[in-house]
Amino acid sequence: MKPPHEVFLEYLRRKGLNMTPQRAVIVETFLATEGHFSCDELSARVRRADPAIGQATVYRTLKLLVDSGLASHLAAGDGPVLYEHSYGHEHHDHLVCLDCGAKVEIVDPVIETRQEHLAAEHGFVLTRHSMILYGLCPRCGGKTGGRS
Amino acid sequence: MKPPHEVFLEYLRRKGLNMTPQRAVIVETFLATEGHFSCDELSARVRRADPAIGQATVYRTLKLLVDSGLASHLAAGDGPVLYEHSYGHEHHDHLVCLDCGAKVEIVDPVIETRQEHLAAEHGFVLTRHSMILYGLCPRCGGKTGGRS
DNA sequence: GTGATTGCAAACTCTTTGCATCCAG
DNA sequence: CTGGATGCAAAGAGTTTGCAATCAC
Repeated sequence: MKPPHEVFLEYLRRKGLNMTPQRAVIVETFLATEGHFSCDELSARVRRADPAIGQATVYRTLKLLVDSGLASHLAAGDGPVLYEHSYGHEHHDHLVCLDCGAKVEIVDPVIETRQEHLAAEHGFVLTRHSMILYGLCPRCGGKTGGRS
Repeated sequence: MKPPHEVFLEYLRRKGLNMTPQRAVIVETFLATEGHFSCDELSARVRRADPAIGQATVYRTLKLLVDSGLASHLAAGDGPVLYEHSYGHEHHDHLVCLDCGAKVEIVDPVIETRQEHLAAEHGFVLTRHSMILYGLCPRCGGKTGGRS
């Protein structure tokens, strides 16, 4: 499996776009950041490496990252869009705690299959999907966390 | 099954809120509007009935409608939040065409069951979920719509 | 060189909110 | 009366974009 940097370079080449120092810093920062984060959060980290890089560039580069397949985004309701790594990561959906915001990644082949089936039933060709389950995590009142 | 107006009135009573002419117009307009629509679209229709009603009031009332169980909202990616009727309607998810925006409502008991199961597996108590499948509808390039 | 890229700030979309006035119960 | 409701306009959050200067190839 190619290293992600290379995937991104190839993507740029394919699209006739250029590599720039800013993009290099943003991609590197992106790759070094785990979990779910907003563009703003990534921006803050990027600025730590190079304070001269503007927000707009981070927004623009994050879009390229998604397009290149390195990142995917998660529209979790109200706040800003969250990004996460997707290259080399199995597709997954999310289970989100309404109270503390904890996010658990979930995978279910049965659901994936049904989704394809449902789409096909309606003559749709499925591109992607978003599934988010909202509830209360064990700590915030879930099954094993009831207050005594 | 109680008429929706009554459900709303009871909701207001329960919450110690008042019925007002504006709310009456908005609720009536909401009930008379089928499909998926944004607050802005509803506002336009409301203004046709009474031009003096402000946007803010529509936003505020739509929130009450969701809370009362008459409406539910659908965050379909980028644009504004869309609302739809939920009182007396079976729960459903959505299949959205990325090209023309067509929305098809889908129901799948298998998925619902798996969702509950997944949540339970992680000790979560499920409150609600959002599942949107994106793809191309038959007309826009789906299965039966390939251009010759 | 030439077209892509950047930073900045302004624009934009959608939604919420402060506030003075007004209304329902 | 009194607390809730309204309309307005301003504020807000998040994101995009126009533009002149700059850079990659």
